[in-house]
Amino acid sequence: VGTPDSFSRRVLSVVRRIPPGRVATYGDVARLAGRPRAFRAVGNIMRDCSRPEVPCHRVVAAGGRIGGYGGSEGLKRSLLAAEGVSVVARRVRGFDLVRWRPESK
DNA sequence: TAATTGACTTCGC
DNA sequence: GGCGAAGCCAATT
Repeated sequence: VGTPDSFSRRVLSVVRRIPPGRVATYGDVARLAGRPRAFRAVGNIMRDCSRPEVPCHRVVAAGGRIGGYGGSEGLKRSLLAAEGVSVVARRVRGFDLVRWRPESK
């Protein structure tokens, strides 16, 4: 992370806390990071995602849509599928069930 | 410092 | 279901 800003670090921190088999939306991550309306900036930070310890692939768009992944959505789908998250037609199946919640740990 | 850029979201057609 | 426009935020140029 070339720019150790508070926000970016918080975002990465949140994403890192997402357990396997669960996913979070950009909005959720932004909210947990303290900026509920910064989902766009979150995406910006994720794009940089040069950290193996940060499961950026577990961050999906609202409504259970896959979103993007450095141009390879297919890879993201594979990674999610490998963790037990079924993706159909660019959408997460049982999105409400796999969506990560801080309290659900 | 100002302008531009997105892995976004939501609403309308 | 797909396409477009407006709104919001941080990072980058």
